[in-house]
Amino acid sequence: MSDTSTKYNSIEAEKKWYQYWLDNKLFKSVPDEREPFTIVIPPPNVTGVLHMGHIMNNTIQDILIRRARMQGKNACWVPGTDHASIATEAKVVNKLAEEGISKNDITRDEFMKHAWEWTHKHGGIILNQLQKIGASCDWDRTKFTLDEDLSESVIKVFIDLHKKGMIYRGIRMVNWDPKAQTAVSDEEVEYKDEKSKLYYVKYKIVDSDEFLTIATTRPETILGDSAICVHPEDERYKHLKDKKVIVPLVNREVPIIFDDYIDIEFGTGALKVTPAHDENDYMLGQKHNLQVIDIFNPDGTMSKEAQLFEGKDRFEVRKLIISELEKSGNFVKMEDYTNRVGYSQRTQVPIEPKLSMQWFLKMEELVKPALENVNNGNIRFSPKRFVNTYNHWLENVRDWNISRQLWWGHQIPAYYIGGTNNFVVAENIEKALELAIEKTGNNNLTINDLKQDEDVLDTWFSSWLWPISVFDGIRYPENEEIKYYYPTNVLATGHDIIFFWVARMIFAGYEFRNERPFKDVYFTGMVRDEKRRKMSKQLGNSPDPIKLIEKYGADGVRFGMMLCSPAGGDLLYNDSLPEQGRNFTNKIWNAFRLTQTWEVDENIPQPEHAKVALQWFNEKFNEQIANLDELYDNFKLSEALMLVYKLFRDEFSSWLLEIVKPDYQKPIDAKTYNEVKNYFDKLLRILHPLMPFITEEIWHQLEKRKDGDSIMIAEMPKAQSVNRETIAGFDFAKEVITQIRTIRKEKNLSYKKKLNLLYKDETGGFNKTFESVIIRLSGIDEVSETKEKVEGASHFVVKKTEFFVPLGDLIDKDAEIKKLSEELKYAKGFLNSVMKKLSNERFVNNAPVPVIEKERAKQADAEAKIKALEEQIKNLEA
RNA sequence: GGGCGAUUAGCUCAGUUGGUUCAGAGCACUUGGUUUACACCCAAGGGGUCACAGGUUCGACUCCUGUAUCGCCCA
Repeated sequence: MSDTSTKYNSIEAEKKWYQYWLDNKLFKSVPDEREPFTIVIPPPNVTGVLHMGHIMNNTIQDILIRRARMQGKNACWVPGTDHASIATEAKVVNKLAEEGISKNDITRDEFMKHAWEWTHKHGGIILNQLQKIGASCDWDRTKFTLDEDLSESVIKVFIDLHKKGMIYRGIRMVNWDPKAQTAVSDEEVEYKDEKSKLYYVKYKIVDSDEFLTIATTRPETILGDSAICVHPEDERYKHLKDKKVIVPLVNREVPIIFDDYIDIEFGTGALKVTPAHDENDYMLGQKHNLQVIDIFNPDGTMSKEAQLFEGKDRFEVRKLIISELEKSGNFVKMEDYTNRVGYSQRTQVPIEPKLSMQWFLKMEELVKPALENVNNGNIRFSPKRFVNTYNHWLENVRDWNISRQLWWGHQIPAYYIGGTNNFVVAENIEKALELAIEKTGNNNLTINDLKQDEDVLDTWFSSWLWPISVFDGIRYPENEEIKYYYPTNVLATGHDIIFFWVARMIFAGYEFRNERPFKDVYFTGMVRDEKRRKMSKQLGNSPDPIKLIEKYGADGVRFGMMLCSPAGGDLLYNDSLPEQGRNFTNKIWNAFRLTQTWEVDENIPQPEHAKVALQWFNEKFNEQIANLDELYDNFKLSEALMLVYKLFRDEFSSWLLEIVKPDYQKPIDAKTYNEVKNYFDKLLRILHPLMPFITEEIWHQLEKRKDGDSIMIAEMPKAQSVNRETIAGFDFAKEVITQIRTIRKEKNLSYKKKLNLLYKDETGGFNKTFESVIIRLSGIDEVSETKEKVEGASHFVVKKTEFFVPLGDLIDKDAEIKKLSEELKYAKGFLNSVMKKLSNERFVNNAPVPVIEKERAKQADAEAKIKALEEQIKNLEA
């Protein structure tokens, strides 16, 4: 990189240093005697690509892991991906369809071959992209949920839980995704409000001329009706006891049942009951012993059972059946209606409630330690309020449907014996045969009599083990790695997967290791666009992160994401964010360039202003380090970033460097130079977790480093005691300087015009330590004390000290009086409010002593200021 | 329908266990500036009755109650 460039070139530096880190194995972690600091990545979909949410989430993890590493901990960040069964299988099915191949025409093995090909071709792209933002993962540890070791862990867990009686198989109403043709869990259904119609249809009562009218949003399910239900107290229908009605079109006779489940107010107070296609209807069906008629095929078309419209899609039939009902005279009317429709999160098609045989995991026991240890603080959520959400879900949780009617994933290790529903659970077919023989007592059974369950396990049934399985702690619970790295320290993830993943990892942690999986959970917000919309491919409102990195640099993008990402809150993305980050990298670069241009002279003494400024900066730096530690400890990362930003930009660049920088073409003394370099180094260290690349680049230019050395493993500055008096003294000087600058601006005085400064200090409040700094930064020739008011001077007060800047003819008396009068008015108002408090007996009696003392001090300051202002105004008026 | 959370400067957000002339930060805005590190910059400024209405208190942006609007989760 060119030393003279005023612009920092991020592309070159980022490529160079990432490779350097890899070459020197700086991300690598092996267990040793140091304290471990572990993070497991929330595994992205293996065939996914990077989006803004990943950038934010992984930047956070990288910041935490880099900081821990520099604090001397053995930092280990485990990367990896999950197999995302529904999403990936859908992609493979689509690809095959394009080639004219239907999934139904090929065997499971053939399909799996295609799926693995797809995975090898598209998999892992996302991990390479993560390297572009500087992710310091231990890549040698990269895991995939379908790796052999992880798969074995999943199967082992299934078998163990089955043995414990926690896994069962049963017919249940599930959320059926007709496009993916699988059941999905309750958590994978998104409900949307939808404008639809409420249809009124009348059913003829058997042996009567009367009709009974029902209201429904789903007229197509009429074909599966097996009862009409009314409320037992409903006067309108009491006379229909023991009657039957005729289901229109199919002319089936079904009973009228009475149940107080019915809402009398809704519709007509009469409900058609379709036990096969509605959760509540199913419940009614069980209670009243009704027939179950499944009128849909798995793909959402009408089945043979429906008798009509066979093979036609459910939504098409909704329209067709209305005209049929009109023809038959059963249709009454239709009304606009808004209802909630469940959509599959994966395929975005409406969910069809469907009865089917599924595998379930009992939640009752798993929930207990998970609730307890989050509520007693063993596991800490940031922000805390997510504990409420978590509790609410766990207290109402239902058993977890863990089977999916797919091929891509872990096939359920259950083997059915001889075509019956009798099964055994085992890790392989040989073992299954032994168990089957044992179970049936039939020694003649062979492998050919066994058939493995076709279904696979929910992907979350493998990722819930992630913090354990990446260290092989399921198969080998006593291995060194799991004992060293587990429990992990922090999990950083989006709050949208608190149930899918976070809660279930906590279940797994206590179930399989009797220990929390992590100490802290940091929930990130969602990245949205400026209109508060979620970033999505469909909307095309998500920028390409890789392009952003090319444009603003990885450091700039990281900075931009962190600048405005309060935990758990939404981040409204906007290009100005990475732009600010880019600008800041440039600022750092130029501050560095400045120090490089200095010619160092060993023989000149250190000027007073440099000496005291460096003393001040030392205190300021230490003060801020303590604050920074606290912010990090509480996961206030945006604020930590802002603190470092201000410390570098305002305190270091605008104050310190401006004070110590030598006059044009003059050399700098060696002592000052070395101290500045030392602080630069320290600042780079606290910046490094946030902006890893530029800090490494400058760190290496700042000084000749040993081969393989890196700021990544340099020691993080530690908090030290702070002399607050020095800081207060400098703050005083800052205020004086600002006042003088304001005077210059008001009077249009060039910086080159030297001014004099006089002060009247009766209380000794002016700490003269930083007098030389005032002289240097405000273009003052001479500072001197005065006992009297100064004529023809601009006047201001800092604390209890009066300052005068003689301006001769430039003074506009009237303007000056006006300005001072305004200040006086404010000061009097201030004093008034203070006095009001101090004269309130109840305040003086009730308020704590320090608060009262503070008020007294305010009173004294205000009185002094008022006196000075009044005198000055009188002087001017005279 | 149930739950959670929000409402503070034009925008995005801080504001710790209530102490008040400390309502704050960043960006944006205004004015001035080729003081040779940086215009991806520097300096100096303007800007908010802290959603609304009550209450508790010597004192409320901060605690309580209610209202309105919005967001998220769950049914």
